Amino acid sequence: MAVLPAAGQPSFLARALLAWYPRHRRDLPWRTTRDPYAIWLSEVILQQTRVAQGLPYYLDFLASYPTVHELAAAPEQEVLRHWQGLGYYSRARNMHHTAQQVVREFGGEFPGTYAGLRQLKGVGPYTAAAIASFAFDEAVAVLDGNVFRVLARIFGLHADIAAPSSRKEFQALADQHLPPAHAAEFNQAIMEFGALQCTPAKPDCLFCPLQSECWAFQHGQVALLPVKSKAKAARTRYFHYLVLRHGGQLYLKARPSGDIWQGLYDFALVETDSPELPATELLRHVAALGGSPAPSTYAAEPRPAPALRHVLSHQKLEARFHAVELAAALPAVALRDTGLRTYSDAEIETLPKPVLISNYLDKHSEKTAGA
DNA sequence: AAAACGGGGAG
DNA sequence: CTCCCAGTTTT
Repeated sequence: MAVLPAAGQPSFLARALLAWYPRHRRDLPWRTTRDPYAIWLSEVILQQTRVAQGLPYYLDFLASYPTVHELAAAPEQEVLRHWQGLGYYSRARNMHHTAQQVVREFGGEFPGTYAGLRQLKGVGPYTAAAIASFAFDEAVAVLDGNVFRVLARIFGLHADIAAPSSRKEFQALADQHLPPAHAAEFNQAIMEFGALQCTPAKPDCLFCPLQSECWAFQHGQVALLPVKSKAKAARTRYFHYLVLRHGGQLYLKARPSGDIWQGLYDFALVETDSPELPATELLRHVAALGGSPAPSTYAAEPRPAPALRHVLSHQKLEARFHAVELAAALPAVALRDTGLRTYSDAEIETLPKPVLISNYLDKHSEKTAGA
């Protein structure tokens, strides 16, 4: 069974993974560079994001912002627009902030150590370890979902990987087995092993090189590990969007801080505790903005808008879009209070928007173009 | 320690 | 439907 590595000798785990990795590794663009900027970019994109989803964003970002200098010089709104659809938008805002800090305080050079990297906004324990090992060969073990799973199964650890307190135990084990002279390879190998071989569901134990060393396999508990407590159920929220239009333009606003989609653009929003928003209520909200619906709106209103469901990990959104043509532009006071402003179709295209809004706009313009 | 923070893909 | 994902920040 598992034995502690003798001093100076690679552990059974390191030897197995370093032998497995060259024969199974995927060819991914961030694996052919030592540029800390590119590695940082890839690691932030891949936080809580699958390779298949993040890959096109990585290529687009590197093409748009080849170095930290271009990223630092870009407007935040443009950076968010490139991030659109990836989710967890604070990642993009933090990245932009950090790019400016790296340029301003460090002359465009990333800190070359785990401790230095850890000071950067958006760079936590995982990302700092990844950059430090991949770009600078520092001997620090990464700990991500894959590593948790592999270690839990190999060593039969039953600590809840969702509990922050169990981190120490896993980190100590990972550090123990990290061969100092091959830190980058080991880190890549153990994560790739988790992604391809020791997968969450239906791991390929039959052809696993660690079969005889794996506690979970030997004890028939592969499917039971790792232990992970369940997240609490997502709450449901009811969004009623007032899609106000005047003079061929739509009113949009930036999302405030303290809620989802900070810095992205959507329409005037009425949130309710129940799915329905009666027409009289809807008109009351339009009036509160100083808006008066054009006569044609009244004829269209009796038909309630169908709900669009948008499911996030922590919220279930049920959104209805109420199109309202205004007889006149909104008064300045309403614009000041709400941040609403008219945007042309071309401008809207350049704004960062939640997928929910983007999908609605796509469908809406299709209908217009098709008609 | 717990909650907040997106979105997509697999089974 | 359910579960998972190359996590970090805030409360």
